[in-house]
Amino acid sequence: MNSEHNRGNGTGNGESKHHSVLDTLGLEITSGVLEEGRVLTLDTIQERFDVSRTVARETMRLLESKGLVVSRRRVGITVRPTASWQVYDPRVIWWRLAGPGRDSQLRSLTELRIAVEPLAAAAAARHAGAAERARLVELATAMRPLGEAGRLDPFNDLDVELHSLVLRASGNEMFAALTDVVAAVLRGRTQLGLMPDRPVPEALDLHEAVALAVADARHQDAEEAMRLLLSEVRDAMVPLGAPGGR
Amino acid sequence: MNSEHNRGNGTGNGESKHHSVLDTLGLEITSGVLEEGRVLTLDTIQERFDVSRTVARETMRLLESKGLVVSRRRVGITVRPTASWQVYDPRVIWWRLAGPGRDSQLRSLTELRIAVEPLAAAAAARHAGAAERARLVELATAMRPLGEAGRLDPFNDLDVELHSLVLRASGNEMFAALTDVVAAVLRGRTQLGLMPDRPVPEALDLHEAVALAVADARHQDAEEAMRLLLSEVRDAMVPLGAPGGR
DNA sequence: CCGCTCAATTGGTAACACCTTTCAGTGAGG
DNA sequence: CCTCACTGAAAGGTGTTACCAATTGAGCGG
Repeated sequence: MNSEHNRGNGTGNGESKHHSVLDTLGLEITSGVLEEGRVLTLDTIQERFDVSRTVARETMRLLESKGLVVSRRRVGITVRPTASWQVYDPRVIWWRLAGPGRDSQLRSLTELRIAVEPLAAAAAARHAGAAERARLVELATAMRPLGEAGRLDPFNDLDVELHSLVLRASGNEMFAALTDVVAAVLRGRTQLGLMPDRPVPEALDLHEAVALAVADARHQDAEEAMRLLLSEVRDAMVPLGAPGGR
Repeated sequence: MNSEHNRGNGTGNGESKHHSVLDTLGLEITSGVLEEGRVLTLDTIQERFDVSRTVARETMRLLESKGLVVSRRRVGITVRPTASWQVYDPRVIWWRLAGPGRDSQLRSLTELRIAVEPLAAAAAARHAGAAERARLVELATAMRPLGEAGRLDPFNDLDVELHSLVLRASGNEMFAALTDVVAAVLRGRTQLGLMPDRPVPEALDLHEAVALAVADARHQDAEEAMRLLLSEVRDAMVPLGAPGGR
């Protein structure tokens, strides 16, 4: 439970010192163990992780650039409130998904997906290359038997690839930059058991509909199919008490 | 050699050394002056900016965490391709908006707005507090006379506040985190002369419609009005390559 | 063609001077 | 006795230098 730092021991040499202390601190802050207003100092970081001042400082700088802390003279390194975190930073997302706030994080990211992916599908229908269109159809058709057989893991892999491909093929870098996020959401959802035992048939149909619409450059259809697919996704998530009801 | 620190420079004392070198390097990379594959070393950075190794290193770490460079032993600090940049990092966005790619950046961000803001409006219609609803209506009604008079700057200020408020009131932190981006887009658009001399009447109507729908908790209407408003925005953008300069 | 050595460059440590900011203590005045 | 302003010292980040270790690409020699 206590984090012993594997210093110099054979296996885990690779990751630079920064990485381990950054991850530890990042996790502790995002998970609330180090709550807002808590003050650290470089000295305590040095001592706690047994690293040099340089490493402590560079780590602090990284945390600061992610909005997790602020460093001020004479006072130290203060943990900042949630509102100032850089929530699009991949590492921040990762930390939050790994911590206790995972569920709510998954929900806000899903809402983001609902916003972005339909437009990305429409854009992909306009801009995708021939190979990408073909691959999409291939993926969607391959998903059906896996889904019907309830083989969730390989199904999930294809699902991730399909959604990532749509985002990348959209031609908008802001959309494309969300591939990792979407992948994390999709993976996290199954790992967390938020998925039904096997995908509902509509989901299979809709994946196919999206792929075909993109392949045929029917951008309006692609957008609508993706929208339906995602509202399906939202409804399938375990409720948090929201009536929903579109 | 002898370090006469130019520390006493009158005006710009505040910003730490990092800031200036980080901004310079960040701008040069995002603008393409330092193209992909270009290799820097800590020594050259030290020399060029007359800073210590510590500052050079910490700056490099920041650039690395933004995906702009990668640092490897024996080889140096290599500029990474556009695809690996953290395009949601506020500073990266800022650099790109300040550089020659401003126009295309503005376009991809606008597409992101089109995706996100309608959903944010719908969410705001559900979750906003009473004060927020009132403020929205207030803003929208105040915008009309300014718009009709062609007073673009104050109009723009209210516009920024309205859109920011919607995003914040949505209750989704991923949406809320885009306020700065949206503000930058709105401001950049007028500064760049991409706006018509005075807002079209439909825009004024739609702002009001959004505000009223949110205030009345009509989430479907709010979403639709925001969608119309943004498609208006997209259509109003001067097509690629148009001369700016108002 | 392969392996060896060398040198370049980052990774990491240590010690230091300096500057800013805070806070406690002190004294005067009400 | 209480309050407020000043003052001075300490705390802690900022920035610098020097140094060694680890890594690895490149050239050289067999």
